[in-house]
Amino acid sequence: MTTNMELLAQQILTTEQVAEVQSSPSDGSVMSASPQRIQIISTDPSITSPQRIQIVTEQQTGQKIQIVTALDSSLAKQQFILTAPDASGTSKVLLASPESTSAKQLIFTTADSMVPSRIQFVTDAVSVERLLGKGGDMSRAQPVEYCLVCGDKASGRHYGAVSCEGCKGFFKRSVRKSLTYSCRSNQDCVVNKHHRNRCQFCRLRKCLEVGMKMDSVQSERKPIDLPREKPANCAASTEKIYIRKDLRSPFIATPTFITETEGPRSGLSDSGMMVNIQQPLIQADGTLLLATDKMESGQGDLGTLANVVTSLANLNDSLKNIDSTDRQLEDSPSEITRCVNADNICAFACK
DNA sequence: ACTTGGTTCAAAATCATGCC
DNA sequence: GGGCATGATTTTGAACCAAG
Repeated sequence: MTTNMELLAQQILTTEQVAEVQSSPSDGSVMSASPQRIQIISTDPSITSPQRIQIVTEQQTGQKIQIVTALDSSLAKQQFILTAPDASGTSKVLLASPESTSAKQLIFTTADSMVPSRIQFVTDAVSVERLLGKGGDMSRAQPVEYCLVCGDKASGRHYGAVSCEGCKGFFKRSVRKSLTYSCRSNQDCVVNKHHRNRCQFCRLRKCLEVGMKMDSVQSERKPIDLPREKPANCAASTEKIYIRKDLRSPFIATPTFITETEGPRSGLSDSGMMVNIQQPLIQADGTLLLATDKMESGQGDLGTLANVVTSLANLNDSLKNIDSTDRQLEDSPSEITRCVNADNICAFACK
């Protein structure tokens, strides 16, 4: 095992990029077309050549996450500086191996944060059982599914994607009411359990990215069993539902109901300023990567993988943006744990 | 029995208004 | 105009129901 490193953490922001993981080089390295890279440089001046931590996926199943480190086990603790390519967002990453366990720990801190967050990579079945709070053998452990949108505990598959009750209800309301959202940031907001309500635009976009289908949302049921007029903004069986983006107002996406024969009913429809973002159209800047119909059931795990890896990559920014309330939340014993492969267990526990 | 649609409603969050 | 309190409105999500 060599001592030293270049740690490349790459944000996988879209399912399109996840698909590229499967076609990555044979060594399993994650190489997306337009990666956002975070480089970790050792603060130890004696370390000159870079070490490497790679996040790779199993080529055949796409379900294994392998963390390849090149750490010198003789060192009790190593510290690295996590920065973006422009040297912004400096944070610290401590790599530690607790004596009492075989688990490896990565402790993330920011310069202005006194409260470190921790990601624990568990490599043995006993630790996984402890984290999962379950006794007995692993074969009896029930797989726990997590919302592909926010990572909260899922209640099942809703509208085509594994999701929690919150995202299920949010997606339903958004479609039912044809709600229009805007993003106050750059349409790249973190969507997780704690931040999912901060940006409805990005949450809805994530819902679509992970495969939620708008046409799976049925019309509102009538309270009594009598025929009633079809609501103007409800999707009938013969209609298709599109989200349209107003390019004049780039932070607004408008779900629009369109019949086979008529044009969109949106007031913006005649302006020629909108782009159908449900079609497999990808903007050059990558901000409109929505392909709801391309998500099949087999890609669900990849979506989860994207969620996990994105969360890892976004952690740096998240830590910077955490306010005092959030820090309390992050400090709570919440955890995100997922067994991705029975033979190659990699569980994440964030607290 | 299970899955995945639906609805309901209390709680939380946000917005609007008025007052100092 | 700024800060604060209060009430109104909207949104959220857990719980539960229903159809297949």
